[in-house]
Amino acid sequence: MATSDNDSPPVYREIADTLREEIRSGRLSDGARVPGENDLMKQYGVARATARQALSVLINEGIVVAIRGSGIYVRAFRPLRRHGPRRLSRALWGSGRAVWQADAPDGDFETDSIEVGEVPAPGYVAKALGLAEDTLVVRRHRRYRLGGRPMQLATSYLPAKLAAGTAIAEADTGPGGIYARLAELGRAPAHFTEEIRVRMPTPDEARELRLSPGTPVMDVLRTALTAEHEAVEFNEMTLDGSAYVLQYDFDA
Amino acid sequence: MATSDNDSPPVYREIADTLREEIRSGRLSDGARVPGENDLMKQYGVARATARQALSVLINEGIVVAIRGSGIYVRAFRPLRRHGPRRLSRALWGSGRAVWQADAPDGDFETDSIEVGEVPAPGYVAKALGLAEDTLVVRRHRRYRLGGRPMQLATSYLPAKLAAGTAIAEADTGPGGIYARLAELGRAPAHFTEEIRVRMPTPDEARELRLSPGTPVMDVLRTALTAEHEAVEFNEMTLDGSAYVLQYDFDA
DNA sequence: TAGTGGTCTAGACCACGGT
DNA sequence: CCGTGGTCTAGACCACTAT
Repeated sequence: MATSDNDSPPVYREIADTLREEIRSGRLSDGARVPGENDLMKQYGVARATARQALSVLINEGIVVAIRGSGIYVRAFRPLRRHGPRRLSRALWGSGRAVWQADAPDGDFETDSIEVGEVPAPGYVAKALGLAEDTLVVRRHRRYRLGGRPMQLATSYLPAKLAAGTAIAEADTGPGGIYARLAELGRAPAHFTEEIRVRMPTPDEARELRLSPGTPVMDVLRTALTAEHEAVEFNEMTLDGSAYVLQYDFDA
Repeated sequence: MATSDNDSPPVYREIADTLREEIRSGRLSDGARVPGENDLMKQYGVARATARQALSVLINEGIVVAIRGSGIYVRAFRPLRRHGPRRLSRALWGSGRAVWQADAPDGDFETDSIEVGEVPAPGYVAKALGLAEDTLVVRRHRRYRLGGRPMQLATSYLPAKLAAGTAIAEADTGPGGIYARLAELGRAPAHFTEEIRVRMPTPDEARELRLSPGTPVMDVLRTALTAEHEAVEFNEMTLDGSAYVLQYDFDA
């Protein structure tokens, strides 16, 4: 049989569906071993490629992970809650705590691979900051980890006119982070707007965030405005979609 | 050669990387035709399965779509902006417009496959509404389309004690939708909390939303509270990730 | 060393789309 | 009709993990 019966789903889909149901129902729980290629070949009497195709469906859905030389395992989802408004409350960074520390349940968030420099603003950055294209901006790129696990990449841009020569342009921005520094400059952020998109990661992002196949990322684009509605920061974040739940509270 | 040279990426990855760069750079633009299986076999001298594997990488990244009998094409991303706070302002549903109509640029949003009924509250719903598990709730499930294209699935739950026997339990809830009805019952929503997760869709969702492979979805879980902080609605939405950008504005 | 997943070849038949 | 992508078989060699 080169193909399956008329109008019935392809074999690899039926195998994938069966396995998915095993997982969804909890008969195969988090971390449990899933039947591998050889098992499926025997159980269903299919060729190697067909068994692989079935497994690749589940891998691309992000519900199982393949570990080379070992087997296929059910994947868990234990996200971190990132509370939009609360984490950016003035009280927080006013108290010397950096914004991103609010997300950590036990404060073991770390940053690494920090790059700081001045660059001409790309078009969308200039637009967000209300500047002419190619105006100089301070660019801060870093990666955040929690317990060694990479969680997000972030790049923020601030007008060089404002930030150049200040601690904002240093690797270590001091207590309270860049928002505390902006406040000292008389430009305390008062309003924020965050924009969220989902997509599959680029291979570079997948490597930097150590994403397993089938994991989407969230892009969070935040613009910080002063009380006078002057844009003082644009922050472009890429979050591991399997690691975060975002929360926003607001009134009618 | 059964495999590629030592430590170099597999052939299918190199082909995928090349094509991805063609797309990223704009040499292949939105909607353009991408070299197909037969093209890749000739150009790179590889077997069918290898060419397919290269293309499947891009398909799973959501950057190309395969059209049977026709070819492979670069995919476009033109999302709708869904503005969290603004769309739920009291002025809106107070004026007889339903909440979801706020998202449509030209008002041609439609709902279909509406199901309304009373069910025992599942655990997470009961928790969100502050009810005991299995307390009766009114359940409203529907699908939203824009210009014929399915955009999101939504299921809302309201305490049956509140909503049973009212227009809320009807397919057509009347002008202003369920929020206007809640206001008439003296339970106008005053606070909202939205929670956002991202993941790959289930096959059912992919079918209902007509998602092409490689498209993630966003889950938006919203709880509506009265001024007295009584939970009056829990709404579980699943959005086509390629169709939406979410926006939230808030103050420091 | 035995077993696992990862890559690849060389074929085959099918369903669908546009000419 | 021919070319496209979709499914499937039957092999092969490799790299890695666990024992």
